[in-house]
Amino acid sequence: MATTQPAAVDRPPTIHDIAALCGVAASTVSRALSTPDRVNIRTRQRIEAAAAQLNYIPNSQAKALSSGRTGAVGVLVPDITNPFYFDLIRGTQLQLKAAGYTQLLVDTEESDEVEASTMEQLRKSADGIVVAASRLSDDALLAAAAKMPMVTINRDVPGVPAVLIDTPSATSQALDHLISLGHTRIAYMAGPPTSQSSERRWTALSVAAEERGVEVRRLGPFAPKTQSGAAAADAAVHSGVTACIAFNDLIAIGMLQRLRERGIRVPEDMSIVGCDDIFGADFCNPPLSTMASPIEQAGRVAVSMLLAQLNPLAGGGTRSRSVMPTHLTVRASTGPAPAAAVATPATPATPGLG
Amino acid sequence: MATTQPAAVDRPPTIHDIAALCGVAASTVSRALSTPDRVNIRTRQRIEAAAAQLNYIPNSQAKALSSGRTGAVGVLVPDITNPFYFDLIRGTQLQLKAAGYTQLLVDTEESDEVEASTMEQLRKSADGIVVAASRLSDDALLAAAAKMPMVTINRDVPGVPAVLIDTPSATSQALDHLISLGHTRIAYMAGPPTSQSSERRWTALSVAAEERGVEVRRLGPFAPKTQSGAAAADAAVHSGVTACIAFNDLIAIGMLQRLRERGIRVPEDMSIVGCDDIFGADFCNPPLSTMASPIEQAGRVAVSMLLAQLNPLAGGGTRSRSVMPTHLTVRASTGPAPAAAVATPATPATPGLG
DNA sequence: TCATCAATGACAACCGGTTGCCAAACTTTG
DNA sequence: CAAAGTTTGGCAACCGGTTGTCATTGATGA
Repeated sequence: MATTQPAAVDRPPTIHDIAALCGVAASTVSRALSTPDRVNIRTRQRIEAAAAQLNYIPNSQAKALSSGRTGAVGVLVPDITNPFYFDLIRGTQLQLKAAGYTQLLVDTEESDEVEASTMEQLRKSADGIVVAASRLSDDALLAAAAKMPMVTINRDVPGVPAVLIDTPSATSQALDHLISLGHTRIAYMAGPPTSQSSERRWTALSVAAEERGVEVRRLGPFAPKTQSGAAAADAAVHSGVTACIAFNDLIAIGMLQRLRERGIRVPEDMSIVGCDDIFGADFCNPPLSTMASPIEQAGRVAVSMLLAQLNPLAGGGTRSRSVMPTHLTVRASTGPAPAAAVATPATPATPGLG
Repeated sequence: MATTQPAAVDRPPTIHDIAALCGVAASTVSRALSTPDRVNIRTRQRIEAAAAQLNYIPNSQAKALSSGRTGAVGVLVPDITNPFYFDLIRGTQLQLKAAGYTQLLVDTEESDEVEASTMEQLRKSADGIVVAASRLSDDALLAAAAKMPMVTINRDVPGVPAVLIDTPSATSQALDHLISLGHTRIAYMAGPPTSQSSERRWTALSVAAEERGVEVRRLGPFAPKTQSGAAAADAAVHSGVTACIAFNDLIAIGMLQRLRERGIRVPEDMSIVGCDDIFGADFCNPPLSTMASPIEQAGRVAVSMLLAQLNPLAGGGTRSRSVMPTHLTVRASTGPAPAAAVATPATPATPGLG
């Protein structure tokens, strides 16, 4: 009675339990479950039945250790609480789950060091990673990509597969929109210095502005948080522009709040365009005109590209670059440029009363 | 020359590499790194130096397989895109990282089946789980908690450690607030039928309403999405109430939008109270009065309780229940009850004119 | 009917650590 | 100086699978 039980009462069943139950070797069970063709169909059926009966679930740790593949993919985002990443995360999660992978989500806290150390750790526990809005240098990113399969989102480094969100072209659309409303002095409220997408957007914007003969000045940098919006709003007002294109909706919404506090009307006195169309952009006050893009789809595409890289079985050259379309969604935060505004709003008191 | 290299060029170093470099057995290396006292200090230092030199990083998979502990904790939320969970997730992430654990975040898609199967899978790959707003039955939850360490958030099941957010008492505060503004006919816009916190809130609300002699009716259920707010708003208007307490801010914000569309002013014609104080509650139009609670702290506390359960080393009885305080934040979506409203809006005709 | 070959399934090594057990070496005590 | 006690570190089994190798089996062809 004191001998070992064939199957311990509470311990999850292993292939050895199945093997014992069927009277075959454990390796046969392994093959029956992972390489069905290598095993007699009758044996296989017996094994499958036993597995079902025992409610067998393979141990992913053990599988990872022996096969080298973990069945997990790391997803790195700079800030989980930034609504922009919600849909992205949901997109990656959906696509990964559909492919039977587990998502390891990590908030890198907008820090390149955290990002780098996370990558190093993930190198063992994930088959690949999706990196959104990396804060790493091009070189560091390239080096990391050499060590493990990687797809970046919104970060263009030659040699590293990427999903790019075409905000530069949307930025031109936004500029045209503002020009058509009569604005001629416009500001770009820049994002963090380490954000490549902020740079790309600014480049596109200044080129487009030159082509169209309007003045666009760059203000900032501003942290991508609503709190930074106050400083951004003050800077915009002080610079005398009548319209702003913000790095993202967080900054834009923060500006909306600050302008309201200061009694500056949007869009009558100042027009604001955001970017990303995050949760909240449609119900803030006034609802925000913004550049929208299919973020969830971007997440899904990034995962697809990564998985294609991991399992090169199916034909079709692995795409290494994918650009997501973007469009301008006009709501109520943009309107005609103030008529007399050119000579008054920001600096009038001082010279006017002198 | 063809013999095996002491350390293969590109493969991450293992304890065997360290052992070879120091001329000791692999087990000694293992002990030196995990049980330093079991090893001579000089040997240990040599090993530590070699480990540093090789840039050794332990393989968490292998460690998990042999020790049984994975160093990971699963965090299950019903909907990643619900802003309520952002701060919660950030709280768990911070606390877990501080303790050297990895967070496995899973979106259970508001489905009890996904939740159950996720738990089963996590049983192998995580040391414990934090379950927010579980959709499972009490029995299922209790059974799951017997199989692996678990802490729930916002779910009170005897025998399962939990962090509870004291929204019932905040609900009473909200009720008092509305009463003090002159409201006497109030609606509770209920959440999903499977949400226990919705039930708890309703119970507290109806008891408080009875004590205070006001009428509170229950409407719904409504899915916790802004889209449901439209139906909720219509139901509220039709029922003739002058104030609503919504299950959460998502529904409340949706109501705000719908009421605006229908030309019903908030708070002049209708007062709205939300719950959770999510991202957006402060900048929607009008800014939402809502019940706020320290969500991030709730996440941290949940993780602390779970870790205490996993490592019962340090003294101090493990708390099995923790209640987070909640308070009402009054913004602009609540105001005095409409003066004549008592006799007019929805059902006045029938009794009033009879 | 015998040789050839493909299909099948068992054995054992291996992934990278952890840990129980034991022997050698060293320290302390009588 | 010997006996007893304490460190210290090595051996080997083990966690739960995967996979290379090989013997056995049955079917096919000559």
